[in-house]
Amino acid sequence: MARTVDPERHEAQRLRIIDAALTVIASRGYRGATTAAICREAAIGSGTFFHYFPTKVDVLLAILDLGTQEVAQLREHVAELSDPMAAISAIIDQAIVDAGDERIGGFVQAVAAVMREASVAAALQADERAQRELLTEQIARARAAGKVRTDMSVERLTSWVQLVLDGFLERIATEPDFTAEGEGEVLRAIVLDFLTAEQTGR
Amino acid sequence: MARTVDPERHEAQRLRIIDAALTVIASRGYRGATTAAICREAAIGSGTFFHYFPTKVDVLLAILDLGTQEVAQLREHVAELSDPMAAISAIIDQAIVDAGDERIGGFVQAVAAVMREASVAAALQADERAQRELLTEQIARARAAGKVRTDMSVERLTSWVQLVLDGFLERIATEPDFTAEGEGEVLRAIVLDFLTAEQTGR
Amino acid sequence: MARTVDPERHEAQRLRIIDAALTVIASRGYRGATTAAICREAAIGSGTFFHYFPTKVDVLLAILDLGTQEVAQLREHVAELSDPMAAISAIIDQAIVDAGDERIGGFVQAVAAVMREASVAAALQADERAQRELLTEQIARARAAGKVRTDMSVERLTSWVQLVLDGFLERIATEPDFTAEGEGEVLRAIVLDFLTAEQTGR
Amino acid sequence: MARTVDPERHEAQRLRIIDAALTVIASRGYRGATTAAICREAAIGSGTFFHYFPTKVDVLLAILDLGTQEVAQLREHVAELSDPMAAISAIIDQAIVDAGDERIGGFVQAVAAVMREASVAAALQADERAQRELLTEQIARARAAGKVRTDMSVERLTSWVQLVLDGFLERIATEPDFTAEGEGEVLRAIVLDFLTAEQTGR
DNA sequence: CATGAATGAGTCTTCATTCAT
DNA sequence: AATGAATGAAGACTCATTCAT
Repeated sequence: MARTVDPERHEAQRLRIIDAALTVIASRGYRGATTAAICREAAIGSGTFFHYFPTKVDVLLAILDLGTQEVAQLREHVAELSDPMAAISAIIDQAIVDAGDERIGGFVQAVAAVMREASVAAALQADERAQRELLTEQIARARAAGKVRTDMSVERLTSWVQLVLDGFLERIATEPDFTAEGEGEVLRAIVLDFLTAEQTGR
Repeated sequence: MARTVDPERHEAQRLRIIDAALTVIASRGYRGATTAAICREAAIGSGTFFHYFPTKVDVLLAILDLGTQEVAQLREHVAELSDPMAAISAIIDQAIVDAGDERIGGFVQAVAAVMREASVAAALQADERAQRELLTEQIARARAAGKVRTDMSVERLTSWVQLVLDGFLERIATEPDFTAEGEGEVLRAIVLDFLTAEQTGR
Repeated sequence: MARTVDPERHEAQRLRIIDAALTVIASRGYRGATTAAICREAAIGSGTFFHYFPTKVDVLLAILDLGTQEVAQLREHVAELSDPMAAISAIIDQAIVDAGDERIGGFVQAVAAVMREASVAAALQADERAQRELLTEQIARARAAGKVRTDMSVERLTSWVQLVLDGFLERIATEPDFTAEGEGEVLRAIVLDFLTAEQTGR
Repeated sequence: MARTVDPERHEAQRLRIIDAALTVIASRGYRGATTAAICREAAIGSGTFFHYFPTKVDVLLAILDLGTQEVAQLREHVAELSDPMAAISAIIDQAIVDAGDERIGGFVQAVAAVMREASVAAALQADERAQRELLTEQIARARAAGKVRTDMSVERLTSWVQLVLDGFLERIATEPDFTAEGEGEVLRAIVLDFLTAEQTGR
């Protein structure tokens, strides 16, 4: 009969719903993930869902926010490494691990479809920015250490690394034979080769 | 039994609707592209739309089909080039041109959201397969000519080139400062460097 | 190049459309019989259809009118028979023949669904009235000849005969094993027994 | 995990919707009975309708099912009567009562129009079969007791009785002066006369 | 006369969201 | 807190009918 609001219980329930939403969105897309389906997956009533999230997009935002937080953690972790190339390598490792999670690929594609909603776009930009900062920081550090090419700005280098990392995630989701484990090392090689290339012709 | 029908007119109208649909889908996503919006863009009544396409997905399929056809044309064109590396370069050129069309990026993301529909998935696979064949063919030819690395199968090489090309398309759509014109040459360099790399560590 | 309107050709075309409509309506119901389906069956364009009939209901009305005319013909034919009981028997014969036509059952049911439309209701009443007059006339004649029971009014007797004839048509359409040929004689017996019954108890 | 649901309330609401649907379908036909009209009659929102019935046909099926259940009840009731002829008479009584409900006639005609839909056809057959079993059972019993003619199979006798009962229902709906109360006794007489007739000529 | 492209009002149905219990 | 019944705006699609050729 304890009427005390239990913040832990509340947070746990919130996470369960987020998890259910991630699963459903990943497998059926954002639009296909009806609130009813999410509630079924989370084994709750529809009313409960709206107790925790004022709106359907809000779960999506919560998921994205979680992602941004994870990047922030990675950033802190990586900042402690003395070798910037090792840091970059660690970032690539994380990308490989992420790509290995089946839900992530589906989720990324699903989110792309909702990008138009202002709030989602903002959250995605936050995510993107977090990623960029993580990368830019280390690439800049590596360049300062003379380990990275100088014919392109750090910004452009970052964009190209992101391009490859995102493409990797997408291809994993697209092509069954293309697996995170099998291709991870090639990914590392390409990114590092690119960053350390002597000179781009033309 | 009068022959009132003008097949040309019919085809022209069909293309106009396809074009309107491409515009709307690219900017608002597949779900956001209501048939009403497409009709408004094409300046036709809703009935007319369904006169040309039995279903909303069918326009999407028509667009994808057009894309597949274009790839087929490129394939024929490229087959005539004697230098396989020039062929690959031509394919990259086309990717850069495609990325320059503002609608394409948005469209690609929009389609991803509907991938679950069987018919769309099939059309996408057709597209993907056409792309692969185009690339595989030329990469194999280039390798036979001793111009491409031999430490990975032609299949894997193709996957990686696709990865980069797709990532390029996506990044153009994502990052305003990242333009097809400005980054096209880097794209070419990365792809060619990758294909001609001496050896991958591992 | 004869620009003379050919009334025969016109009427022939009209009848072809009516026939197609009867076929389609009988097998798919009035609502299921889209003008498009009727046009396909008649092998004409939709524009042609509306050349001959201002409205979809009008074909239905034309069909019903044809039916009413047929009843009128039967009426004339039967008026020439000297024996009223033979006349009634001839009417029953016609009912059996009608029931044998597969389209008629389906059509009758289809029409029932549209009864609410004022114009259709009117046409149906015309049909019903024609039927009634045909029957009433002969039953009255037979009663005058002392061959029919006198404990019910001619009107009521007619209603009951219609009830059985309509029920017959419907059951033929409903129950596959219940055929016009197999049950025709029972029909005749029931109707004649009913008309000639000595006395109804109560 | 609170148990907010009140199954009784749910069932009551369901029945209210069914009742509204019966009213509207009977007076406007199945097609004319738009879901909007049914909702207006039931004083509910369109969403509520689809909360209780996944599809428009499903209300129709529910109504038919209710009818089948009523027949089953009648069957049990009638099985307790020791005199088979009294049982048959009770069945006729029920037919007269049914015909007295103004909506039933309209409803029967309305349903005929949708017979093509597989699910509806199945439900109608279930209804028809229930009716037949009810009748066949009692007619067989009466014949075993030597009270019914033997020149036709029980099956055929049943078909004919159904024919007359259905025709009765239909005529009541068609002819304003032909009322269930006024003609009920004639119905009983005709059916019983038919069943007990000495011999059919043929 | 014949055609079929064009039209848009009208249907069914979905789904995020509210609210009384 | 939790529930699920109720809601209605919005969307895809159908089809009778018009009209320029």
